[in-house]
Amino acid sequence: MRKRYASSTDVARLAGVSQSTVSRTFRGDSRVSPEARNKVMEAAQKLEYRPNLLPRIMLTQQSRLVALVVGKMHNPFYARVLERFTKRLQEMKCQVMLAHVDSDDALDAVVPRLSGYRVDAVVSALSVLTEAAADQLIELGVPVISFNTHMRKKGLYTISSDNAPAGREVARHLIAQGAQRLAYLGGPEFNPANVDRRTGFVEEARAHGFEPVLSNDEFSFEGGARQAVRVFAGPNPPDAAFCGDDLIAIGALDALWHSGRPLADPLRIVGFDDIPQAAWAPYQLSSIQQDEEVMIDHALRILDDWYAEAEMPEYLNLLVPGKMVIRRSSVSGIQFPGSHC
Amino acid sequence: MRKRYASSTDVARLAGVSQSTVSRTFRGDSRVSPEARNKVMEAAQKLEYRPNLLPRIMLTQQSRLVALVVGKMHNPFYARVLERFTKRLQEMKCQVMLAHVDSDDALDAVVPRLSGYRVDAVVSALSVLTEAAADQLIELGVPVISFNTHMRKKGLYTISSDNAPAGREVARHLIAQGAQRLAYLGGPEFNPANVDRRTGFVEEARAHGFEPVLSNDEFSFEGGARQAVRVFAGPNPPDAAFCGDDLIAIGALDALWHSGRPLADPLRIVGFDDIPQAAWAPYQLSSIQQDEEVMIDHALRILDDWYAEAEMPEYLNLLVPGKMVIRRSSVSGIQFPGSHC
DNA sequence: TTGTATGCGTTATCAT
DNA sequence: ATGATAACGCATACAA
Repeated sequence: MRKRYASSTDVARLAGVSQSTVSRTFRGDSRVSPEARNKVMEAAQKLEYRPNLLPRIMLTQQSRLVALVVGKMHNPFYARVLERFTKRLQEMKCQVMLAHVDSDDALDAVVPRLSGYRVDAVVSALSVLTEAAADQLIELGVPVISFNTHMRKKGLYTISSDNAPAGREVARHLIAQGAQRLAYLGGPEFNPANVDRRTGFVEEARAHGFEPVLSNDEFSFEGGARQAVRVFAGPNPPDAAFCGDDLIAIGALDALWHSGRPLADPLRIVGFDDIPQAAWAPYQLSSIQQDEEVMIDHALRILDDWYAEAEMPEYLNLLVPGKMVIRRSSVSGIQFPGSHC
Repeated sequence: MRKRYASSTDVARLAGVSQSTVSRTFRGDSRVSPEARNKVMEAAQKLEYRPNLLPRIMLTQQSRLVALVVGKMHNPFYARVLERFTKRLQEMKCQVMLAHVDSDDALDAVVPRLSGYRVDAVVSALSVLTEAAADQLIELGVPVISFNTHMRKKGLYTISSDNAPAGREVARHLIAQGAQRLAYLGGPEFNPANVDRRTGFVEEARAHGFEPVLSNDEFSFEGGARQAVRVFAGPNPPDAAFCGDDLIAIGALDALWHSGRPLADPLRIVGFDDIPQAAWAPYQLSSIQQDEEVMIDHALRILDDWYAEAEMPEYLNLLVPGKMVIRRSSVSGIQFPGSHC
């Protein structure tokens, strides 16, 4: 039942030439006469010949396959990165092999497969690519590019938003807007991006004589909702919050809204990532825009160098500055929906 | 600079056995003595041996590679489908090859690559997989599974939400809530899913003596915003709208909010997809929940059958019922944000 | 310019 | 249980 593909040998036979000539024709080798080329193309057309890339991979040690390892695509920020990255990789004639990983051992399970298909490189959008898994890949000579990680090790190239300065800028901004009691609603406590954002924010706040309330949970809507309940429960709640990402901010706002926080006490809030939803009317959420295009550019340049067999640096830790986008949420503060009128 | 992988021959040499034994060991063939197995595993460990899957693909005519062709991952609905699908495919030992396509010729460009890597099947989440591209794949014997398409042709398996009844249900619901003037804000005019949703809605509305205002644009936030401006501009605007998807609904609401629509005239609105954002507090958007799990189940069953070399039907057009999720937006209607108080 | 021959790293079929 | 050996479909060095 399974239909076989035509091979270059089949084409050669039908065209009355040798298999090498077919091969040369399809790789655009100059050393092939127009007549031969025509015969080959005609035969190929008839047989619906599609060159098999797998032997080429074995012979050239190059698959033009790049693995993208992602955790949570439901976060619009990652969805966008994935989309753009895939597009760019296709433009440079690479194919994307997608690997979804939600637990650490799932990652370990994925490594043998990726290396089995001989991917040229692995790009990870996980906050932490398990040490063990990364080590395995690197040991095999597969370069690993990781977003928002910190590790310095040979063969590992990291690209991150410059989180700490962004955190500081948010602190200054909120204080300038007249905030009195600051809070940080974060992601997982030891997540590298979270640590940097929090640290920058807290240090700058302290430099201005403030001591923020700290909290952490998942990077998600639900994580934000849970934190809001905890942080804003007391008698003298914060009047300004920096959130580890936009989903946390939005989740927190929704929770506050459901709990019926009075309008009299406006809340200033800033998120991170600048997902499309941050600009939606009810939120108008100020945020730090991560410059994904630049981050992707960096990653592609590393890949390019690798393909060009250029001398690769041992490791690389690139920082890309974020850009603060100021919207209503941090200026006039959050306006809660009309049912509270 | 490029490091070579160890081959089974290398392992065999180091272990002092034949290459066949190494191969048998790694495929879990029973006919291999414990001693041999130990020697092999030890040598493999030392050499960091990773079996190369490519030769196997060539010999078995099976890659366990499934291509996922997607258009707009920034739509949270597709992001979620992509995430779950990828996960499920990995569970059945398949790898996902991701292809992003935004224009029709981009799709044609992708076909040769996918067949070059010898993917076993192609799953398309595009509204329309270009006829030509689908034909090529099918002609090559590659089964094509497509979401929300209508075509009937050999080798094409379609899985869709049962859009028309959903549209009818929405019409009945809005009318029951007391709607007087109905509107449909849709996606691209000839998009199959859009056509079905609209048709069901309009037919049921007419059966009740209503004649909905019709409009179409992209399936997106911006598309919704643009339509809202057009549809609600006149003197006697609709008081109830069914939207082709949730992003359109949310975009429309945001546009109305920005335009300062008075609260006195509540608007009832229903979306489609039930993306997470539909449940967010300011929207509380009623929607039709597509049962992605069931849709994915269907797709996986088709793949399973194909892998089992079972007798495949010539074609298949599966319909999965949607489920209406009623929230505030269609009952008490939309409450616009507080700044209008 | 073209064809021949060899190899890539497996699996599968034989013998032994 | 184990080892030769022949494919798989292509790229490439070499010969013509």
